[in-house]
Amino acid sequence: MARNQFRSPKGIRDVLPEEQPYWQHVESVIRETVRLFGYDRLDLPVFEETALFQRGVGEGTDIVDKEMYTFTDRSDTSITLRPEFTAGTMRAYLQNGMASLPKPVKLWSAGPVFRYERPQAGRFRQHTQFNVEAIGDQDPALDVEIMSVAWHLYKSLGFKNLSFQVNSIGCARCRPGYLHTLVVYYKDHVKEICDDCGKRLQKNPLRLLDCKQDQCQPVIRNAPPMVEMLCQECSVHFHALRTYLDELGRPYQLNNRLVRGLDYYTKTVFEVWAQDIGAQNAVCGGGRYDGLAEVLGGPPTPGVGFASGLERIILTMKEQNVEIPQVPGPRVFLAAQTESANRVIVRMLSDLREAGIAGVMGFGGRSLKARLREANRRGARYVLILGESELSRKRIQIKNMQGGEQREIAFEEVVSFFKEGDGSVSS
RNA sequence: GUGGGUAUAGCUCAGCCGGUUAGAGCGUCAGGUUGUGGCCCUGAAGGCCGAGGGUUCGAGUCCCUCUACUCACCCCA
Repeated sequence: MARNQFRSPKGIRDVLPEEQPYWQHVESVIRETVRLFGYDRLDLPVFEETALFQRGVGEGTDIVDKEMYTFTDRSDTSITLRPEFTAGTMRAYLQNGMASLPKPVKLWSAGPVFRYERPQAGRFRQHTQFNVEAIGDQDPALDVEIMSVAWHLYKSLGFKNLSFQVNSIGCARCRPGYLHTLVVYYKDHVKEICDDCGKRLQKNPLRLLDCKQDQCQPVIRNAPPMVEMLCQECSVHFHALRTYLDELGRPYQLNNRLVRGLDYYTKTVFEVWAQDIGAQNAVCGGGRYDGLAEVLGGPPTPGVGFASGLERIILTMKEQNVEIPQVPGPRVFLAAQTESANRVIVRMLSDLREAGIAGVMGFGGRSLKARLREANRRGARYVLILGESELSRKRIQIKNMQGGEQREIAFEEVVSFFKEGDGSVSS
């Protein structure tokens, strides 16, 4: 291994050609899903003003406190590579006057997001998210639609053993009261909880509920659940949500330990869990964020959405042996055996491509045997072979690589052979 | 930021208690008679054994340091 060779930065990966069939398949299923549900594409910049995320995602969240890629540009503006899509989506909604569009405004985006974390299985510093947001309506049926987008995507991909986790974390009206109750409860159990939970109790009490330490489990189990302390509005909303889910026959688990890490969530929060992405299990997470627009300086505007990590989706597909369509090889491979034959081949290949037929040729003057080996490796359906004797007759051998049949056709027939569909090669 | 594991060919990995020219499979390239792939056979190319230091007559192998990768925690997609 060369010593001073460059490597990609830590936690940043290449998506190699052999991985591309997975990506293409996921992307095509995503496109079909958003089409069915009537979402419009929104492309957002890869970086934004730092303050957008500080305010939108929230000071005190791990993302803002320790995971952002932040730098100043040449005019000393603080810039941050996007760590998620929701804040940017809301910014674009407000900036572009989308409030004047019929509500809800339904948008989707996809692309890389960046978080400075220690990489591990299913976690990278650059990963790709598929993001869906519906802005401008509080109807719980819209929460359910958002969840259905995720549901449909994973079903279409053929996932098994999916589990929907649902909770409501209330709103600015009822959450403070709940947090108080939770803190009071925990005060009686400080000696039983882990060190991290000691800190959470001070800093971010909601997080107490998703601690994984064994010693904390009994305390969590007996903790007062948020859903029982929701205000009237949140309670009605959550009840309606569950009614819709039941109506649709969607299996879900009421998980009152599901709290999620971003400040902007209100009412509905949900995740979809798949199994075996290393220690990670969430392929998707989202919820409602009715307070976000105001935090960003806009008028009160409710919204609901989710993000799903494509790398985790693909890991799950591999884990579950999901079938994916294979990317076809070239339709034809051209093999010339002499310099003069090569000139004819180059011209013929150009004509084929003009006619929309995918073709490749062999380079570098190797033996015919090597050419056929290469054609086989590349998955070519047909090989055109041109040697001296064919050249003198202005004809060319055409070989079907599946059955091996071969015959000779005239130069002028080549393009039409492929244009008019397969035509049998066996004579 | 905190722990554990690993580092030998392009890839996946052998290499026993330290001992001579460092191995396999896959992949690549070439050949197995006249211009024909897949299977099979043969051969070749390809390694300062992650870096630096130490112990020793002798280190891929033992010790120390560093680095990278990896898994896990925190947290998240």
